[in-house]
Amino acid sequence: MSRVKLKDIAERAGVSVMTVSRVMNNDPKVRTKTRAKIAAIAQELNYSPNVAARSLSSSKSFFIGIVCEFANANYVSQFLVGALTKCRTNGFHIVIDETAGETEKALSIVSDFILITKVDGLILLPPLADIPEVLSLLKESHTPFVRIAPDIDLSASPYICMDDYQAAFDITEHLVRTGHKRIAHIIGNENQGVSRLRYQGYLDALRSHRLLMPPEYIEQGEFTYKSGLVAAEKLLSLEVLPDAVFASNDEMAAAVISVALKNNLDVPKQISVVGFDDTELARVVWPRITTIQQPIRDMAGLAISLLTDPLMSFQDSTPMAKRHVLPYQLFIRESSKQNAD
Amino acid sequence: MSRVKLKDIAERAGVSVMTVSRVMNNDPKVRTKTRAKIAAIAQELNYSPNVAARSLSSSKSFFIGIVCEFANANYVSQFLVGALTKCRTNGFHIVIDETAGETEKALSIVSDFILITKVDGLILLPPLADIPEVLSLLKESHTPFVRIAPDIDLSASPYICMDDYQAAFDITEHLVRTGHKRIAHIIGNENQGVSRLRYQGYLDALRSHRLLMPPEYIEQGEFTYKSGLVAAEKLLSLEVLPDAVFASNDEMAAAVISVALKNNLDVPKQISVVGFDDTELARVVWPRITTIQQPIRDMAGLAISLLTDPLMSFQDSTPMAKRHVLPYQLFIRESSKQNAD
DNA sequence: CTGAAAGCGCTTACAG
DNA sequence: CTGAAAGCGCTTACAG
Repeated sequence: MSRVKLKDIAERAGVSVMTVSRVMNNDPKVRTKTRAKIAAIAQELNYSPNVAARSLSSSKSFFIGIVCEFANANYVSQFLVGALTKCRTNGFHIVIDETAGETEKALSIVSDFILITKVDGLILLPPLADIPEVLSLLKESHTPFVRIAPDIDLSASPYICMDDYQAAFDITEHLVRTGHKRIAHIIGNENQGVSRLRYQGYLDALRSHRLLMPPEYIEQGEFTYKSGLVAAEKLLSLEVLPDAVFASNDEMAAAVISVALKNNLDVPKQISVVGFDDTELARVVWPRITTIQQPIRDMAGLAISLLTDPLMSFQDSTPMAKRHVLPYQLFIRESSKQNAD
Repeated sequence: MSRVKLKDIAERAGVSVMTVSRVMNNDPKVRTKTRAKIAAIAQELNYSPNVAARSLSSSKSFFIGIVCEFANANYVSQFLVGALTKCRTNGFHIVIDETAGETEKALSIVSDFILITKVDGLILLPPLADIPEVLSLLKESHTPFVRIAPDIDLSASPYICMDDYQAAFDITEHLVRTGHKRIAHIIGNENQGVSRLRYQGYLDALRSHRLLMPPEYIEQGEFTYKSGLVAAEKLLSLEVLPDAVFASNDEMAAAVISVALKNNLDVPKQISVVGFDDTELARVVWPRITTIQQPIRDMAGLAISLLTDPLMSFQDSTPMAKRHVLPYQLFIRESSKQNAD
């Protein structure tokens, strides 16, 4: 019982191998009826192309490049797992490279990917999804690419994101429903769109419950543990302490917990702390952090599909199909009160 | 300027493509002189095989499987990056799967890798490097595999590790040299070999400086943040406080820092805290943690080489060549005093 | 819109 | 120890 190949489908359909190949590659020059018949047989036989053969004859690389800021960041490692899982079924390789904090390196990495490694597609992870020069280069070279959670020039490429606004709304509402009255917020990095969206979700959730917080309950952070410490020190030395803090990511939430402990506050009895992202940190610290799980692995799988699945037909994606919003999940853990009391 | 292929080398050497192929695949049935000549030309021309062609004709998979406990663990993500980087130059794919904490799943994952995915080689990450059933299965099926930091049956396969004993010795000695007199230790998970080695390194470093710690300065942990909290609570409520704590990993060190802060102790002025591993956590918390960097990326690169590089000749590795010890690095950061005072 | 031919770069299996 | 032939499963380029 050897693997199904083009020839098998061709014989079944009574056409040439060439015609089957055209269907598999979405070549428009096939009669609709023929196409449908072949597609059906391919599906029935559970055909998947032999990548080695395809690569050998087409001189396509079957590489997908992933460009990130730090390859060992938690976000990235989860993304990688999702991408690898998906690639396992479609035969593509992942090539990864990182700017290691030097944003200006992004341009050279991307051009290297295009010229030397000759990737068939590229994925830009935040914050590298928002570098105009990189976007220009990719457009000029006609390299298919997908961005994750981009903030600028949304029509430049297909992109995948989650509804940060609604998630922030939900987690804030969860705090309200569990009896919190004084909910502070630490905003994320100023120049990232998600920070704005999460802040807005927080504000709107409060408003919809007719709650108004004093301005000193809002602190500006930078998505780092350290910035979380600074913000938490301010929030926890206010005259009227908040009874909950919603930090815009888990790192800052972890920092809030550590300052609360230092100030002899019981988490969550005296103060609840919630984060965002569900990174490893959220499960590693104690108490474990109530947070929003981003669908990172699914985002990765979809990104790979968009770039590699011929049925997704990257080329003629209409503006409508460019935006892909994936569902998130609220994870309730020990860092927040479970019931109103 | 197209890529060098077997034919080019064959013409240069005045032999057939077949003979060159044999040399590239380490087939012993080639005259030594011919072999040397061909190898030299291949090197000069910077030949690297076309994986697609090779895979197509040989029906080898060119997949390397990595089995880990949690694919998104920091250790694993760093390992992945190293493995991917290496694979980029040799054309292998990485297939990853995780037991997600169910150790008994390891056996089915490994057999799936062997039977269905048909990997050409396998890498076992700790703690999965020490499951006797898995080792038996791999030996029976003659699947080449490499283990990372194994603890049992060291002759079963080539393995890669670092000198945990010496690293623990060094970081303890660093604490002594920077003026610490009362150095506590939190031991790692009881059933992992590295915990023993690190503990022993700590003890011997103290002894070599003629220091003796009271028994209550030694706590048993489990490599988790939570176990670090428990241990730290005990250590920091002793009558005579330690002036330094060496935790057997970064997670527990982070926990010590947080308890110290809670107890209004200044880190590092009143108490220094050092960890082990240099995971992301060590750089994310504040103060950042002085720790030992494991050469994880290099371990990954070497593991891939051992499995894929024909020159490494996996098959006839002598017992001597089975053990590969890679160098580590001591990273001094803000969680420990820099000078004796 | 469809097909016959040639070839991608390697390896397997067979001769010698 | 070495080589000539055939083929892996697909695609490119050319015909019709």
